Amino acid sequence: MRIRQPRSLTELVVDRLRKAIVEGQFALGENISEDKLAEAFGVSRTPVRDALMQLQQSGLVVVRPKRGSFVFSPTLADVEELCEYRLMLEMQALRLSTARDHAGLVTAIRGAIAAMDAALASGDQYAYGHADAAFHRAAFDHCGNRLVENAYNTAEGQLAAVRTSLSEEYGRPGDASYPEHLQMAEMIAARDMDALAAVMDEHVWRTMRVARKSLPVPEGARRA
Amino acid sequence: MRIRQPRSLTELVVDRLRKAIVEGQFALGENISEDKLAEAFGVSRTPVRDALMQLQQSGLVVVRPKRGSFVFSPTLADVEELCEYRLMLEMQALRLSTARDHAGLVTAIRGAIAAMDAALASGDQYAYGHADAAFHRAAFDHCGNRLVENAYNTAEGQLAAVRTSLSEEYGRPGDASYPEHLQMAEMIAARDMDALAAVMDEHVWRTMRVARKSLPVPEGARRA
DNA sequence: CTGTTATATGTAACATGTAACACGTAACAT
DNA sequence: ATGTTACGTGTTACATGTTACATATAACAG
Repeated sequence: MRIRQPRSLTELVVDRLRKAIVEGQFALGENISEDKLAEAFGVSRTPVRDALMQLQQSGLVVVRPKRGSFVFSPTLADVEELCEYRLMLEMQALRLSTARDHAGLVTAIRGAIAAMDAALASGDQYAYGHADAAFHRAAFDHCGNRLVENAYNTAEGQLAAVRTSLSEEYGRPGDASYPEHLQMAEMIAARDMDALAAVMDEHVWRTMRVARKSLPVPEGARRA
Repeated sequence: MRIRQPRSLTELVVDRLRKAIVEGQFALGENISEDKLAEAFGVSRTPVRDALMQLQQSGLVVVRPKRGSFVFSPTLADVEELCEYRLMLEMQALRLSTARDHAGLVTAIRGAIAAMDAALASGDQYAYGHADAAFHRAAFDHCGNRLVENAYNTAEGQLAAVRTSLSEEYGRPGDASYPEHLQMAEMIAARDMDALAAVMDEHVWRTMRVARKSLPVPEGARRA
């Protein structure tokens, strides 16, 4: 019988801050000083500072020495690199999980598709997003490489934040999304990696095409 | 005319600690407490603590709450994942840099080969290692994706530490290393990615075969 | 009006004190 | 002998005070 191990304040702050950024409760580039966050969360500056450092390493926060801490604010080029990176990670995860746990992968993928069906049927956009995330996480859950998995976790955080920020202007759920996921699911089941690569490429870069029209593009806010 | 911006204590401690770990001045799994490091470096515990957190995120240090901070101590399975990860990153970097800056890549590669020649001629093992690192870094320097580059930096740190730790038992420079680099250089120049993939695979997994014989394998020290 | 310097303010960097926890060991009961 | 408890030690987690830097603004000189 295991007793609940309370998580450290730092971890709690990290989780809460990440959630806040990903969900768009802070604007991209917004100033978030240690002091204010510490007061807002009712903790001292130390765990907040630790959390900001962690989030900086996962790319969600930029700390400019003596000047302040800010929510990250990627340029268009940054988002491009992010998509490229994510595509590499996901294709690798798909290759690995197909080779190592194809059955588990396919089961998880099918579950995600079913959740998408349900979400579409009930028109629940939030649930659809959740299912979408589960679809893509499936490969990483079964790839057997924690480094690849961790790398995706950080990339996903940034992408999700960008997506949230964009969808506040474009409230679109995306019409091509569902059929593409169906296609991908079939190709995964059939182990057809080449065809899958083509669809994944298209799928991942959709984010870019939306961003291209919406991001303050040229320089954005300055980085570290 | 730019004035030199002094680096923060935290950064200095990070650099020095990373160097110490990579160069094997600490044993894998060794206990390195904040207090002792702070005293040794002549700074307060704060920058040391910050540095340890950063190094934990890059995988070189494991902090076990209330129990202590330790140099990482990968199991055989961890090293396997690391090699797999590194192979993915380097192939991607090679693909990207070949597509985007083939000339720059080839120049850098040739420079590294030349440095290897010189090192072999003078029997300077340290210089050879340096040239080897430069060879592999070339692709990342020219790939145009900072995420891929950063990911390699962290992976390289861990690999270098493992290599150092192993070479203390096996003082081998590796006989197959040089001809393989020559092969890779030619294939890169010829943009023959398929052949390159095969040689890279062989090249990267050599580390594993050495590790397999030497690492305390089954469980190693426990991780976080 | 213009450019320079002084000053005030916000911020993270750093130092240090305190508390809580993990764990080994010895005292003790049985 | 054995299991349990109490306690000492080492360690990080967290709080808070202090310092140094970056920046905006105001005062000032020309």
